[in-house]
Amino acid sequence: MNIVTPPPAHTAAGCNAALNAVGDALYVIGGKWKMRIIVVLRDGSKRFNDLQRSVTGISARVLSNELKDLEINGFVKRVVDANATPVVVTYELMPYADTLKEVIASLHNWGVMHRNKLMQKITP
Amino acid sequence: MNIVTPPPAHTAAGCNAALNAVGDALYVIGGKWKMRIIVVLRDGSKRFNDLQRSVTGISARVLSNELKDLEINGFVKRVVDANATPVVVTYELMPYADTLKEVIASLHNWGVMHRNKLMQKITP
DNA sequence: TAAACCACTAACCTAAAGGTTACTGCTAAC
DNA sequence: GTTAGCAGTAACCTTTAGGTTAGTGGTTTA
Repeated sequence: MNIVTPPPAHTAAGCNAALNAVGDALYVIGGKWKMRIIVVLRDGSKRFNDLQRSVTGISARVLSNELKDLEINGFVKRVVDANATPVVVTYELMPYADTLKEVIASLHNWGVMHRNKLMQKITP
Repeated sequence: MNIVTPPPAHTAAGCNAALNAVGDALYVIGGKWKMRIIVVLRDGSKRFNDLQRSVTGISARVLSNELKDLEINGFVKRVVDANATPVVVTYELMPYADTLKEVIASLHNWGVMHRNKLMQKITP
């Protein structure tokens, strides 16, 4: 059984559905920052400005946008403590973010392998 | 052992290297079309205009650019048959494209799962 | 009392990705 | 002899992602 083609054979429709799934994944976790944010949050919940310091190079505007996206997709929860003054906002990972484990792993493995290949070419 | 953190512990430097690997992967196979082209070519070599028909929605300009990228990264070979008139150009997958199998598989699996989750939310 | 921290947001700008239209010089089919 | 296919390329335009700067109203710290 081919992974990208649902059994028994791959029709145009089936292939397209498979490709859309890949596209969905790429859409949700793609971009420059999402993965970095998720990985940082695996360390533990963080407040906004903490996050901005941990995810080196990100601006407040972009961080804010990315967090909203991640929240919509169920990876991150925005927790507000209204008792504190001023309000304390914390961002924490949802269990759903764990479902990305395999994706991150395979991307990471492939990235390392590819980088080594390129290094070999430059310094054989 | 955590996947994104090389053993023994995750230092800032180690974490960053791991993230860069993920970034590399995302950079090389990301974007709207690369995956689609690779998947289509798994079916067998194709000529330029065949490809454009198979990868529905892509323009000649973009297809041309993407094929160049894919060639540079060793996924695709451009084969020219100069004997034929006019010249026949064929694009075929290189073995290196097979190294993406796991990445494609995990992205696909996750994409399907995520899509089902969203469907459940809309029609419970 | 001044300075810095908090969690953001608004307004603006740049660069890159991708899309559209039109065109090439050549050949084979109608 | 006209039309359609081939493998693209050039010039141009739009959209999107992301970056920059500045500022909000409150609070703790020096």
